[in-house]
Amino acid sequence: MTSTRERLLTEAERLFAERGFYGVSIAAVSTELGLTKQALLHHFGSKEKLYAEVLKRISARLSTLAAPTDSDIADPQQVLTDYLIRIAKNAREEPHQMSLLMRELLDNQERADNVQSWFLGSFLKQLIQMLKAIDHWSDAPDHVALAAIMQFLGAINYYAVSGPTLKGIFGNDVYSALDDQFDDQLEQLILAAISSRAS
Amino acid sequence: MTSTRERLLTEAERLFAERGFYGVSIAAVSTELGLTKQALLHHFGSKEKLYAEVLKRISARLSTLAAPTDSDIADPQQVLTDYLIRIAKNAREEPHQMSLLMRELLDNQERADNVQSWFLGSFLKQLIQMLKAIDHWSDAPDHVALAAIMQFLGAINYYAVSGPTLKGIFGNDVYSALDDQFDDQLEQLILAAISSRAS
DNA sequence: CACTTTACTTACCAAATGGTAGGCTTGCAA
DNA sequence: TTGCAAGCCTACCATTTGGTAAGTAAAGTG
Repeated sequence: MTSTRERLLTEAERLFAERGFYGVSIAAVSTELGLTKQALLHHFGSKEKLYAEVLKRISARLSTLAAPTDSDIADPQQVLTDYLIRIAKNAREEPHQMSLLMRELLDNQERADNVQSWFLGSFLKQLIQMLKAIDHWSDAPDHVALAAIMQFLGAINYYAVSGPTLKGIFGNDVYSALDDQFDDQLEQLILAAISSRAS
Repeated sequence: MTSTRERLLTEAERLFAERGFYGVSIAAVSTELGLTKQALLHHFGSKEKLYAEVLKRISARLSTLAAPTDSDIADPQQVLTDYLIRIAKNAREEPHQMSLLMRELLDNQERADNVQSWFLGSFLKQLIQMLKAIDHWSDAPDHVALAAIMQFLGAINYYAVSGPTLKGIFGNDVYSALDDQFDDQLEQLILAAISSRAS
């Protein structure tokens, strides 16, 4: 028995991920739950604010995925790898979140005035810190670390997000096989990239 | 002195890349050139058809980037790497194209009925063939090759596309430094991933 | 010269958009 | 019991949307 507000957020997240901000009307979101758009406006005030709330929720969920921060003992490389793998897994299970994240990066170029960028910012900065916690990365300048992070996220998201499209192009068999072995391949990629930096 | 049609396509490409299909009205495209939307409708018939034309043009341009096919002599690994680097470079110079390609992968999940998927399909299949031309990849099943390709494209596009957003978050200095060394890092990533497959 | 085609225009239109205003009902606090 | 806030609805509105219809000026084309 989740609250109406929460159900609206969930539905909005799905639709925004599928069609983008401009492709979804507030009426579409609310009627999906058997409500009128005024119910939605009552809860969120405006479409923009609804969108902001959706992003905020995703941000919170992504933070949850971060490791239990036993970082004193743990191998930093493993911490980062685990986190990335967990993000990848989550991306597979909840593709909407990653779709929206992708769209955010695409759209933000012009709707940059809003609060939304900070949330991506803290997410990226967290990953950079994780990477620089690894021995031979500690002296890497921010931009080098960022480039590496971008490559990881790119691989993860690009795959997770385009899954359904690929299914259409290559057929179900190839796709499900692809799905099975992607984690392994991703881990290899991460390890290769991490260790590729000679100090 | 390019034709009106061509100028409309260019403008539409830019706007679609920036705001997505639903975020752009045909009026917005045409008035940007001092025309009415009926001028646009005269040339393309409908918004959907305009969008299809834009995609077609991008597809053609991407094919142009493929190597001069001296593949008899050339090292297949180098052929693929060069192509990917060239795509990455192009993505930097003409970010609109890659932005749109990304959006295509995002949107296609639901607007999959249209012709658009084939164009992505042939593009991806071409890359797979290139990869499988490499010795120890020749026996790789399609889905394994596809996963590798997705990782490359993911890294390339994710970076190219989110450039402006990153500039906003991390500042101009970090971003331009990032830009300078991304090619190198990308090449390293490609080499690492290609050679990571033990036959 | 008459003609058709091309490249546009103005004038419309029905539908959908985000949002305001104001009402109704339910539950809860004073 | 009164009051009042939460959660929703109907009614309405200005604007924008993609698209049709019909016309016009210019440029080929027979």
